[in-house]
Amino acid sequence: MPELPEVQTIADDLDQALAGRAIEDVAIGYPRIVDGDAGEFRRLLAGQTLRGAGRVAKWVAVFFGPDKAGTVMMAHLKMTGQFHLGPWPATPGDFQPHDHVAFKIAGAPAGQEALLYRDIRKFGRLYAFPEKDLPAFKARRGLGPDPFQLDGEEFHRRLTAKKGRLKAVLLDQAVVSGLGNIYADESLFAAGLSPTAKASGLTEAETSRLLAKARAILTAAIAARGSTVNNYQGLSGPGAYQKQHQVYGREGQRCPVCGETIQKATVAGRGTHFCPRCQKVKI
DNA sequence: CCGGTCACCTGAGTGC
DNA sequence: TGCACTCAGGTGACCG
Repeated sequence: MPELPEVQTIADDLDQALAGRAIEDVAIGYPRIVDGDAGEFRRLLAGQTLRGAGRVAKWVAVFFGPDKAGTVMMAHLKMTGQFHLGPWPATPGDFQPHDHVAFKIAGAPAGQEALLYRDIRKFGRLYAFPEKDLPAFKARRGLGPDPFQLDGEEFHRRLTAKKGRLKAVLLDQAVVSGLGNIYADESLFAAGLSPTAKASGLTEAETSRLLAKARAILTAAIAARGSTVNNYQGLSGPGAYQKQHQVYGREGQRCPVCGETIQKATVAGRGTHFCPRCQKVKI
């Protein structure tokens, strides 16, 4: 599901809709979604004021309480996690299917008084801890800078230091964070680079082109509120960037640049879409 | 260090 | 219709 543009959209939506609102209570319908002890999670967040929300790599960061001295909730949505607004589940039996955690919002309109975490596949996790521990959390998770947080020189250094194939290296969140299967394929196509190329053999010109294309694609995808392939949506509906995909999900169709048939193969364990002519792919 | 495979879960699509 | 099987925006553990 969510990669950088989708997570950014969700974080922006949460910030816009809920900054300054008090969270009166927290209910947990499926404890495994929450890291550690569910009671401790609830105790950390219930009664706090939601200060704002942002994105860290593919994580949604929600800040509570006083600036710098408050609590942060870090949410990783994995494949099917999403946030939406709905009725507060007064008892565990009142949770709607696939809703697992609820945050009761003070002063919200009827039927919208809860922020709900929904996750069909239940791969996602919510973590709550003091905000001062955020740097350590990021370090422990091995989260590298995203494509907007490094320059061409640093990007080149990071990619070429790895021995693996280019697609695998782009998906490595320690090297560069935020790209997932869709935007890795789209960026490689736009840059005319093969997913199976050795990352260590890339030239300055190639890594520079790749970074520029990745940034442009991510920026356009954020403007379109992300890509909805199956069931992703922000707080208010699906994204539209899937309409602009050039290769992802288009196997068997013609390359929009050269007319060659788009192929799909497994690279780095993931379905990988490419134009064999534009990207000079050798499988 | 690297690649491959499975695990975590559920649902949608396909082919028989 | 039903059933078996594959695949899916991600990562993390384990094995060779």
